[in-house]
Amino acid sequence: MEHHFGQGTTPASESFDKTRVLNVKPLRTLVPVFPSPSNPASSSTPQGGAPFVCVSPSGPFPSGVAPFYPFFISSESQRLSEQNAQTPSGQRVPAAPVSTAVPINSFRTPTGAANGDVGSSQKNTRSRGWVTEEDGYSNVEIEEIDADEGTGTGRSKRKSNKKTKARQSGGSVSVDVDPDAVAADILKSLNALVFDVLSQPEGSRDSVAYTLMIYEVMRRKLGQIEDSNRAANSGAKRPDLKAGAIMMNKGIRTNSKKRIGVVPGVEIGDIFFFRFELCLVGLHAPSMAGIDYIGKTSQEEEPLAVSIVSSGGYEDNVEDGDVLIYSGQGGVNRDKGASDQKLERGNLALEKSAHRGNEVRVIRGLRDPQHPTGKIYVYDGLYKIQNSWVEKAKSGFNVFKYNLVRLPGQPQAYMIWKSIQQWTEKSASRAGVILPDLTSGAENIPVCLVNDVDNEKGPAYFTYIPTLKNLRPTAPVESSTGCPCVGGCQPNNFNCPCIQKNGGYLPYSSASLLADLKSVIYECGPSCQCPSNCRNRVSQSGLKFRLEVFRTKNKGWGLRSWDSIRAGTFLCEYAGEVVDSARMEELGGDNEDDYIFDSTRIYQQLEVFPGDTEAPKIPSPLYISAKNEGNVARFMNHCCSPNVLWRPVIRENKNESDLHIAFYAIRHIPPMMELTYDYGAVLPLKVGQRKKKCLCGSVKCRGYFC
DNA sequence: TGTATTCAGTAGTAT
DNA sequence: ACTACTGAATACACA
Repeated sequence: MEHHFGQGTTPASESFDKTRVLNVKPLRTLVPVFPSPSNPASSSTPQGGAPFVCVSPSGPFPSGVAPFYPFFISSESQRLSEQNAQTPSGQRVPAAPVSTAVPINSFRTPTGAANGDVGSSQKNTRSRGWVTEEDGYSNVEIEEIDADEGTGTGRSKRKSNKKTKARQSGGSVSVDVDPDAVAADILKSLNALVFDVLSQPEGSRDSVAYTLMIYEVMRRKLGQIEDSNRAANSGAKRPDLKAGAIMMNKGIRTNSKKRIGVVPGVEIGDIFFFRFELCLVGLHAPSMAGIDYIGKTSQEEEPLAVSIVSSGGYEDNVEDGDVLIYSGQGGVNRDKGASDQKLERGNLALEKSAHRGNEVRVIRGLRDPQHPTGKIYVYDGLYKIQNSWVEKAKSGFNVFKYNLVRLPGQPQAYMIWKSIQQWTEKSASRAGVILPDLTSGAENIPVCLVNDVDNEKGPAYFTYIPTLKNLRPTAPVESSTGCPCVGGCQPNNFNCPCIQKNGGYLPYSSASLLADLKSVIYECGPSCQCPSNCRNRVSQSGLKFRLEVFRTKNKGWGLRSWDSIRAGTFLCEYAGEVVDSARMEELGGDNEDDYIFDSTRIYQQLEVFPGDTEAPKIPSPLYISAKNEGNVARFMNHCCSPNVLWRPVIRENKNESDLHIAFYAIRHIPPMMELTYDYGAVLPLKVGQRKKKCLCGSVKCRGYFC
């Protein structure tokens, strides 16, 4: 594997001159994808007519212009959905996905055909628009999944269960927007994605990833809708639970059969932000309880523990990275107060597992300084219960204790967190640090330069700048003078022009996550009245994560983060020097610049998201050179299965638009995992342009990039 | 089929 | 930081 790596990227050199060390060339050329195959490139302006038709994300779509298959339903179609007065039926059905590069799994046509699907919203209004059994796809796929599991009983059980659940939710009431109808709509808009999940082999890495993506999408969208409803509908809402319940009811999950040991498709070190995520991928079934176990299936058999979550609710001992002293469950009751724990349920299962010696999955829940609200769950692999005992807790009551020891030979997971914590507290120093702050203070947090792989002393010289230089304001898509939201843009303020431009919703959630994947993100800008901490200025406040530029094994320098990064989070923008097309030509020639961001090239829709999402769409060409000046983004390597993507961000500026390129996390990214995005593939190649051998190592590697 | 049980997560209030 | 409070899956008891 490794023997042929590095050929194209590293002209072997042992220069140690710090100012001009080695030109590593992380090979950069970005290419946006355009949905329409008939307009591969676009040189015309938005008003020009052909390639760029200005379409509001919410439609209506001019004839001949395919909608982008929005990641979410638009606000407009949402409101109309009750009357089923949405865009022509063919457009809502993802039968002809934008991307011609259909993901590995073949797209499955709904059994009920397209019409059944579209009509279901009307048919099911009594049941709150729920897409139930009649919606075409659920029957076949779910049966197949059940059949795969080989549990006949499980199937019939689940089916009857599903029906009652659907009916139950049919009785629920809501004030403004019906969340169930919304959920049904979201699911419909995600049809392709749902098919993808359901057609994946149970437990494949993809089925896990897609399941989490759908969950994330559902959760954020439900939260977004909840957000704008808040005025009418007070009280704490739980989009995490809501989204989870919908997925469970629809059977959009993987590894639904409990198992001891490895869960296929879930890797050690994977991180999760909600308990439901653990549930949906089959890692840990209970939505709250900390011990998951297989109950006794017959009189003789004994319950066995399969997984535990250690998240600080009890007095667990987590000092050692490889040993966990876990407390049993029970003994706390809101009404009755504390009591002795009993040897039953999870405690009994752990006890039996200790004797049986079976592997128990351990999920470590921890507080991350980066995400003060909520916890992060780290899958830390398999442990075995060495011994157990009963002891008196602080409360004075008996508590069961289980001593779990991590099986050797597993990749680090929780230990990485511990290490980072130690580097942070300075009780241990980071090995291989070349520069504590590569940015020389240009960013608000330092970005260190590290090499613990070889002797290279740093990348080729460049000047660090945190944002774009020579920014050329471009013509606005719609004329506007910015928003008047003095106190910051509020999610339920439908009069805010910046919110309107985004299709009626703030593009970011309250946690500053990208709410949905639009082709363009409209942020507030210099001409807006809102303050700098406005929720619609996410990409403008600099780095939020402790990033480091590090030496990769075979791809030169790369970028990674000490902090875990949640899917949808803004990472950084692509900084550099904005250059014009003439200069671009020069740079594309002999003076090849591998740090170019070129918005005008064709970006082949790659397997970033399995479903159809809006491809990035840039209103006017943008070329950025980061060779001489740039920021951390210039170090991000290419990967064919990336964890980061980019979107154009337009910042409102006096009837002009400041166009930036912003990067967002596609999925949850554990600390110290390399950050990569898809450079895209240029088809056809320009004259003189070379394909570059791809070293990403992904199983889906295309073999080259451009 | 019903229900007790459970190491969530959020918002609101107090410190 | 603490508190209240709603929340949903599951095992298991029960009919």
